[in-house]
Amino acid sequence: MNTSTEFAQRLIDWHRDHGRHDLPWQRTCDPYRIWLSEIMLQQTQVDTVIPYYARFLARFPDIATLAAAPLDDVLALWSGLGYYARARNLHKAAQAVMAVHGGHFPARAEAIATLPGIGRSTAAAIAAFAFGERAAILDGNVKRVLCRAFGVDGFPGERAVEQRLWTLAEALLPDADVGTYIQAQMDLGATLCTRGKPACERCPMAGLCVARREDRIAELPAARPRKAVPQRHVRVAVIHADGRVLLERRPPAGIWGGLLALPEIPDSEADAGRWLETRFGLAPRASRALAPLNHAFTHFRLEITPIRFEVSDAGHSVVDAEHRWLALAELDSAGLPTPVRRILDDLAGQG
DNA sequence: AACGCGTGGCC
DNA sequence: TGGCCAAGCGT
Repeated sequence: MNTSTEFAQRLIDWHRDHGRHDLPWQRTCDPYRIWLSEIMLQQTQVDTVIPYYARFLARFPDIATLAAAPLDDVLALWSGLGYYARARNLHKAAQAVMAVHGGHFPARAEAIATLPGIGRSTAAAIAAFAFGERAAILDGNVKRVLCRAFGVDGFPGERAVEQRLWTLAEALLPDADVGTYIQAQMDLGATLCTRGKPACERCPMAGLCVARREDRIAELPAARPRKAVPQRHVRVAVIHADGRVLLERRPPAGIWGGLLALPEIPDSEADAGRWLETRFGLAPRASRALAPLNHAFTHFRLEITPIRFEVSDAGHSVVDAEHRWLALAELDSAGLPTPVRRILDDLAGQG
């Protein structure tokens, strides 16, 4: 038995007794349910996804329902999950499945990967789980397992390293039971071969693991080279009238793309009250700065200073597709970025 | 080909 | 606390 055959067989044997078999997106061959889980799980941990997954499926039980829904409804159910381009692409892809594929999810990985938001690894996972295709995946779990088991140096996000890992992943693919095999890879990475304190004593790969043999478990996979994260500041307007707050749609690209959020007050505007008057034609009865809050993104840090304005005549001005007066009572159903939700939750709590 | 894109959990 | 990362993709 050669190394690659043994690698796959050990993994599959281990998975039978020690893998995860009861996650909400398992025990189904419905490509829609598998697809949705794969998208939600991108860069996101299982425990975080589970409640979002249940709510999303309850509202959008199939592709046709999702495709027919307004994007705002989709974003509302994604609110808090982050990486909102995933939700926009999911919606767009559902419409493509209806329009281009007659409502049938494509079966081949190559065709699946043409849908927006689905790359090579996600397409392979869907094809393997839903249709039994023999296709390799390369997610964070698999990268970590392969880097350690085969002693692959270098940051896996780097082009050359990733290419090498793809070649390795393809070569290791068994002839049968591919769905079980790729689930086993992810389970091993998620439960034993974790980033910190991996449970090597229980690992079925310990005997052939290069990192273990060479005592380099802590060094592999190589960490991302980090730059200093910039600190940014922004003032946002909390324009309040009759229990409603004025929200503005974010541009489609960039942070929180397409979501409703509090209007930003440009740095160039020294006088926030004057800005409100010229921008929206609203004259505040009162205004005051609220407590600033800090929000940490992966790539920058943001200090948000909310300025609260009290105005009247909420229903008579600033009504277009890019703006909406949101009742504080319906916060739960709106697609808002997390910090905006926090600010408005506080406001609603105080009355 | 490196970078932008969210959020919550962990230590 | 702050730094790091988690079932990646699009550009």
